[in-house]
Amino acid sequence: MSETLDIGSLLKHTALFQDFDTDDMAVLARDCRQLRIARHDFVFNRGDRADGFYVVAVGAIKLVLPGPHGQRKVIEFFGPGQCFGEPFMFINQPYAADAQAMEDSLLVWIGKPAIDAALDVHPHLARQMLAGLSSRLHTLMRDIETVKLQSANARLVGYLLSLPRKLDRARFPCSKSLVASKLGLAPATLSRALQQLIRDGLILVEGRDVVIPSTTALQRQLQSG
Amino acid sequence: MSETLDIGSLLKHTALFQDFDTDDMAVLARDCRQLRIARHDFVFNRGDRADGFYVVAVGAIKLVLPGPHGQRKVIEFFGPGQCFGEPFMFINQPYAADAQAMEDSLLVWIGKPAIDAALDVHPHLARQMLAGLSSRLHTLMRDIETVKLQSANARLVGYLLSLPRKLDRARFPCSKSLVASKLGLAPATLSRALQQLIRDGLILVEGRDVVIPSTTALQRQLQSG
DNA sequence: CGGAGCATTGAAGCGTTTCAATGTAGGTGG
DNA sequence: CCACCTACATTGAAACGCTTCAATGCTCCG
Repeated sequence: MSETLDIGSLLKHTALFQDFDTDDMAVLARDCRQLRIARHDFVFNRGDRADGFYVVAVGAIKLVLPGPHGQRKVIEFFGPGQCFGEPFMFINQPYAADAQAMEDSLLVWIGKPAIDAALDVHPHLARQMLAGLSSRLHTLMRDIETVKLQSANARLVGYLLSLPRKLDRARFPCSKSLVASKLGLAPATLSRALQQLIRDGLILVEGRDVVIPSTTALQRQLQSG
Repeated sequence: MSETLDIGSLLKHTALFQDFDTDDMAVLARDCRQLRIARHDFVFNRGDRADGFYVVAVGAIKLVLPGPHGQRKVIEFFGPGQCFGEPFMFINQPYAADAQAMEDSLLVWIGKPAIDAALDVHPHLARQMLAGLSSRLHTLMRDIETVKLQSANARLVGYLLSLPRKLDRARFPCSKSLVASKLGLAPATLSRALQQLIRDGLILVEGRDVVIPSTTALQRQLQSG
């Protein structure tokens, strides 16, 4: 009882289930599980059956694609309120990537039957999920553009500009190696690209923080570089 | 009247609207338009308002992302029965790519209000669209893997193996330059990769046709190359 | 203080792109 | 029916950008 209530309160704060009332939530919660995942542990591995999906309550998850020669490429990061794994569930195929916790995390697992039932009753949920998938499709399209059409420096600049900013200060959400992987770069290349921008007086780097004195100056780099 | 009937019969053959009855279809058709697009003409351009989406009745459409220096990268091809443009519609953002006809094509345009209404009534439609988007998300993830983690030869081999085959014969769906763009390669590189496979005795190329004597021999290339 | 993990830097190597020249095929008009 | 033209494909040589490897530096935490 306290378990299901708990799951309900976790999910109520996500965009997906905002319009669910207590009854809806109780039904849904029957087919949910809470999961605690320690930093560096895997939520699922490529090849596992995708008979449900996950919502992040607290923590941070990365989706990683293993390449043929042991390289790994980060595809997406997920934070609180976001869900992941549904694309595999919806097409009834095993996961094609690994999901790994970047921090100690608390997740809610939702079974496919529960979502199927909820979709029948809540057209709004369907629209939310359609919008969510669309948005990620959109992002991935931009990522392909980034990876193939832009130089390392341009990729970095684009990424820096996309980062949430407080005043003139942005912050990497994780280690630079992981950022590099997300951008499809070798860590060494990211490091060199950062140095380049520093030399050009466009940014300052202090650990995980990045100071951007002039956004417009950075944006100019995108056209010219 | 003949117009709406016509649209109905075009849509009935797509996976998306298979379970629509005549009444449903009549309602939907009110907010649809037929479009004829000549080869090389654009269906929409990056930046256009996405207040609907498209279903291919006959023909072939490519989705192309323009890069900063005039390069262009093909993201997806769409053939009869497939739909495109919905991801932009669902997130209420302008198109981020160009859609261009590779052949003379016949399309059906469906307005957002019509789909919104249909989603309320047909949970099954929602599931179909969720599955469609999921599948494309999946494909794009593989494309990113391909583009970043695999060599030109491996990319080509993977693509050849994914092509529909009659006996030992496959066929490029379009010019080699476009295939190259889809694979994220320069046309010259694709040409060299093909020659390489021919030299290794793994394929024969006759114009747009590719003969694959041994699928398994090709697959072995994937692991080793 | 010491160690582990991540970041930086340099030098070398590799794969892909670019450019330009040549080759080939399909379609048109003389 | 042949000659031509345009678009696409091939091939070579050179250059570029990123990766790799390895050594060094830094920083946080036990």
